[in-house]
Amino acid sequence: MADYLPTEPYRGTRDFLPEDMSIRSQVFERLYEVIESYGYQRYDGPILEPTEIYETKSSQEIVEQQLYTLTDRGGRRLSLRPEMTPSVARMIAGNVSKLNFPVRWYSHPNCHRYERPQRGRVREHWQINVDLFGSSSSAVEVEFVELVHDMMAGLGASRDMYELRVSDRVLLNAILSEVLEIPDDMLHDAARLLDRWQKYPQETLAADAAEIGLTDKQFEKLGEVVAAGVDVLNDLSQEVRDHSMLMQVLDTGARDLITFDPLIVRGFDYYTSTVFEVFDADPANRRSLFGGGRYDNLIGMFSPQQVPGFGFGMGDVTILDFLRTHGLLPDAHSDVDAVVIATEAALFDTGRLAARRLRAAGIRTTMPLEVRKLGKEISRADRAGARVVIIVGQQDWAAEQVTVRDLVSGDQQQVTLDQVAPAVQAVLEQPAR
RNA sequence: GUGGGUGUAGCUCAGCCGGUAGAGCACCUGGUUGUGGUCCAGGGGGUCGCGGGUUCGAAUCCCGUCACUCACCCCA
Repeated sequence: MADYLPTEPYRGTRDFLPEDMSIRSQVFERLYEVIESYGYQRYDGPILEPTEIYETKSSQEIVEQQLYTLTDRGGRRLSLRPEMTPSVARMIAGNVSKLNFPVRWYSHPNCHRYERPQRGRVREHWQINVDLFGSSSSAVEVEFVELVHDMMAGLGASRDMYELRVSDRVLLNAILSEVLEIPDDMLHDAARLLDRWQKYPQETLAADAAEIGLTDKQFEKLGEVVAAGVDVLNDLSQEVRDHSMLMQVLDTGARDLITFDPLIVRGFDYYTSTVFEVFDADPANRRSLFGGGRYDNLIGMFSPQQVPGFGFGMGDVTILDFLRTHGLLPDAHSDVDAVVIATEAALFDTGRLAARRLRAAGIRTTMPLEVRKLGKEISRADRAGARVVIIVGQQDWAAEQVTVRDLVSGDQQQVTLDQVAPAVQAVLEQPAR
């Protein structure tokens, strides 16, 4: 008894069989369309990167526990990219003198993180990454807010299905240090506490706060800040307001497109101002769908230049969950339009001629590889998703004709080889299905 | 890393007070010679996740292990 190898894909990774691939492609092609309508250009890069580019700016958790790392034959430490932002920063930094800023780029890489799979999270996911480099204007924020809404609309989502929540590291730090008078060395931990605010009961949060070193009074005030929402911003100094990109956005017409939420923190250390996350309104998907923000000095690890950036990543796992939850998943497309069936081996060559005519006309066409009963082949063609079968048989061919059958209506007609492509095209253009 | 649930045919599952495996769907063939989506008949296909234990005998009980899954931790 042989021991067979498992056919399941490696844990946390997925096979995309044609049906799954069709759905995934359709979803992402809609997104490409919207992104490109904003003038973004697509790029790509290597899946392997030097480990160092993740060690300085990504979150500690990712580097220590979630990175797939390897050492090459030359002793270089490499990692499968866990996200695209450091890679694109590297590319921008390396080409800074050639580029015409602002640069609008997007890509669709697969990213890997070693962690336990669960709803909304796997070990390999496909992520649309959209970035803009070279502008410190809050117009960038406005552009991204609009882009996000247009992308969601492109997927068929209405505004009540999701929420775009934003915050700002500048505001957050100001609130924590100016309003709550939390010392600088405790800011990071305090921000993390906010990040967890909604998931835990007050007692747990209070205990954590005490552990961090917050006083009871500070903890109490933290609660008030959360409850206050936008109003908390009134207490901030003018200097802070001037530094905050988000404050400027809140002064524009884009104000109505976002919800200020001080609980939006995000894990990456490289964010410097605006941060945002999009949430599903349906409680089935508790995790944020996607998010991003402003990073004003990510290029800094590669070059002395200062190039501000803004970007976000949108993963396929959460977005497909979202679409499934809201009944917005597209149907899988058929990959074939027509099947040419020769009823006997002697007619294969004739069938091939017909198939070539059809393909030349842009009609996706297959032919059975063995002779079977005609009924079986029609049935297979139907299941394969073909709209039309072309029957090449002795009776018709004696008069130099073949039969074109519409599998939806059942109508059929005899045509010559010259007429095959237009006849099939005419059927394909008819609505049905 | 921690905890819960689940692992039987390609898929969805039944069988689980122990006696050596079933249904529906799917698939293949046929119902004569060139017409599918309905019907009828027949057929192929299973290491019952894996390993060990108890037993005359285990899919069924016990232990271990792995995988999947949900949640936690954390995070996109």
